[in-house]
Amino acid sequence: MGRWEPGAPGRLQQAAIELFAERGFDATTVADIADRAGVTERTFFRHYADKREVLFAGEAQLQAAFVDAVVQAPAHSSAIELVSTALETGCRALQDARGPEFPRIRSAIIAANQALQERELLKMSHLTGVLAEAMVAHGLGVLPARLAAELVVSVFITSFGSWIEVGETRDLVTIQRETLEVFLTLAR
Amino acid sequence: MGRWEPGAPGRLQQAAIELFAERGFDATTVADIADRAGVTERTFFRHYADKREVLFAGEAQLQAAFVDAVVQAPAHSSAIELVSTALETGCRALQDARGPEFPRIRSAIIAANQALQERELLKMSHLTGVLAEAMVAHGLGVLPARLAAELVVSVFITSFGSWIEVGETRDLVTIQRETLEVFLTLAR
DNA sequence: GTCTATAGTGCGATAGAC
DNA sequence: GTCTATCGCACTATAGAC
Repeated sequence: MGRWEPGAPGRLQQAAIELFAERGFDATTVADIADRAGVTERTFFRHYADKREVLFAGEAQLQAAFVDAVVQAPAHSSAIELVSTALETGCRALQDARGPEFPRIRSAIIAANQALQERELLKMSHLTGVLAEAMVAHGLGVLPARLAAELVVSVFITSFGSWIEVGETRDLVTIQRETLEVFLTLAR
Repeated sequence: MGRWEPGAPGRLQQAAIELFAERGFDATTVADIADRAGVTERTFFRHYADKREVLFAGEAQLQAAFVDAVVQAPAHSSAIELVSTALETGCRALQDARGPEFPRIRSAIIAANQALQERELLKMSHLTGVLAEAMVAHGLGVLPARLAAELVVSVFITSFGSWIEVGETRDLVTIQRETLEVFLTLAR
């Protein structure tokens, strides 16, 4: 056995979520998180670029699910087909990773803090960017690709919001399908 | 004459933009800005909640233009009509306030810094929220209102991006119309 | 692993306008 | 007297530099 327990990133994440939920993001210092995880403050910043980032560690996989769906879509898919397949695949990845309970807790933490909302929006903006790139690579023009990517993210955010509402029982994929349907009806 | 010159907020804004453009956001301290404006650091924070906020002081009026367009739209307007009128009015307000040159400089500052992008995204997210509220008040259902508001902001962001590109000569309202048209074509 | 710059907050004092 | 804008100082935590 080494000098330190393995799995520092995971322990830091766990400790951070607990503390943020207990006392809120601002009332939790990085030192608090590091203490509970049994490491030093310096170690926290080695794994996470800043205090907020610890809540967004899983984002990369989710983004990959959205983007891969576009990359692997049949050639000559229409913009709407790309939008639909990206949403299906991304939403399925999210709901399969864990049920709606963890996202609910995490979202409550984020909703209570402006700095965390800002970081979340940046992640969504980044997702929009890479989706647009993938759609361009798939043959769409720059402008249609950008707008299709915006649509994916808009429908995803809206569907996610419905999914974690108290009393909601439908799964995310179902909600997403209905939301996209409402949108397309609207646009006619 | 008083102990101090009036107009501290305006001087702080001017100083901040100059310094951010000269040396970048991170390389500029609040003390630098305050010095150039002839006040103390503490005064900066009385007018702007944080260092980033000084770049977003004019946002409220722009948001008001978007929202007022929805509020004052004819009764029984369709969702798409609300989207269209909000975009027209908001984009006109922005291009009439000043030409594309000031937004170009400001956008370059923001594009160079992640923290500033996050703040900008938060402002857009807030705009989405108030637009959705206004659309609900105008008779749309909660879900269609949310999606229509997302559409307004998506088209606005995309159009704005085209507007400030080098070599672009069309005005923002024209670009916005064409962008919305492309989007609606896409959605069919 | 230690050191430091800087963002941002809290509070009391001050000076003018009304 | 009240109200408002400023200064000045002490303080904490983040985040980056060394």
